[in-house]
Amino acid sequence: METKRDNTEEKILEAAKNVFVTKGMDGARMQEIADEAGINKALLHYYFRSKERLFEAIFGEIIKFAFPKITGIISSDEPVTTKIEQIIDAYTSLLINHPFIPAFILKELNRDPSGIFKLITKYGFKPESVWGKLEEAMDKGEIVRMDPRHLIINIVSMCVFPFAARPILNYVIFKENKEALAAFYAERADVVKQFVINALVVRK
Amino acid sequence: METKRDNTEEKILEAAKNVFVTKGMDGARMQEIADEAGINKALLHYYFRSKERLFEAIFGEIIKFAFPKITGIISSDEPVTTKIEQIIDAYTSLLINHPFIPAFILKELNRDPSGIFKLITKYGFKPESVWGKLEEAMDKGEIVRMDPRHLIINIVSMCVFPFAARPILNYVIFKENKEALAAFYAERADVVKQFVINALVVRK
DNA sequence: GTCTATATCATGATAGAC
DNA sequence: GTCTATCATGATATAGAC
Repeated sequence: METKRDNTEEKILEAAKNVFVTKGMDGARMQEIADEAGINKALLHYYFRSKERLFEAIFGEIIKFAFPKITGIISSDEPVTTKIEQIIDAYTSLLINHPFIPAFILKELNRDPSGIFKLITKYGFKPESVWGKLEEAMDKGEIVRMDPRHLIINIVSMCVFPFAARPILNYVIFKENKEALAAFYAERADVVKQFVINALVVRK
Repeated sequence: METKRDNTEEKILEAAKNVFVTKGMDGARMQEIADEAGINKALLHYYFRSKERLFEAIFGEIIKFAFPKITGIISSDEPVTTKIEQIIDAYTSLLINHPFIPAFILKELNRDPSGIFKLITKYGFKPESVWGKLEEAMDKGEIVRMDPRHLIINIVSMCVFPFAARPILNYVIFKENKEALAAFYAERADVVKQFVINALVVRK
């Protein structure tokens, strides 16, 4: 029966995502995934031949989910400062809902960087197009002149890093006060937007 | 003989650092550490009773090395903008020389956050003192008013994240052009300083 | 498709000779 | 202190019954 099959496969993917995302490829155990899916190890290998393949299914799904967020915004016709604000909003709300993504991607990217190229080209993300748009805006005097690559890295850093470093914020700054930490993340988008716009003001 | 002992211990620590830092606690293999140190597994257990203990020795050393960098600068009597520039310089030069640190710390912090508290309190890092100094400067109108925690997070994000995300820069932006990537990192400190100072200008 | 039982292998750790 | 040989465990993966 197809519904039965799909159901189990869904449960496996869901369980695998949870385990891989918190433990990483190396730390994850097939037993734990099986337990969390309410089945046994043999079935995992029946649906996905190996741990490697199961992991790739999850990793690909997450990357597919997290990366192309920007692409749509970039290609719009809004003024550049508006686009920047939209990007910051999009990233932050994505990460508030999926705060585990940055740590997971960074961990696996540093473990085995080989798969990146395929995924990036697969989703056709062309960083060059971004540089171009930013340089136009600089030529027109809309924003201050600077290396567009540094600008993008600055923005993405401020959006993503606080989530990757969540344990540091949690323990060092917020002393495990979960509400305060959540409130901080909720403020992030507005703060970063204002900070970036301020930094980009052209002074006569 | 003591020199002999010290020599081997040094070699083990050096090898363990390399392996742990690239593979992480879960991915590292005692065999690989032994090979890289030019000895055999049994000796690892002779010097450090378990993989766990060996890891803690390395992790502690790295944290000790990376964290307190700021503390000294904070407590000086320079104007706040100068301190900010010094912090950015200190972080960036540290990370250019040890680019693996951010990914390693983030990975292990997310794997097992429990050890942080001890280390932080051990080195007496008091974030509250930082907020205070920044708020004074804001009261005096030296820099624009904003939540000091967000400000610090912004700065640290821009300093640290580009190193944690090195594979992304390397593949997506710089297409494996190592010289271009190195040049980019070399520019980082100046770019970030200018960006932050710009963002903090008080407009009448 | 799902299970139990088992093969196979890798790894951390120890025993014991030198 | 350093080695070789070995143990014990736990993990991925498969065989085969239902």
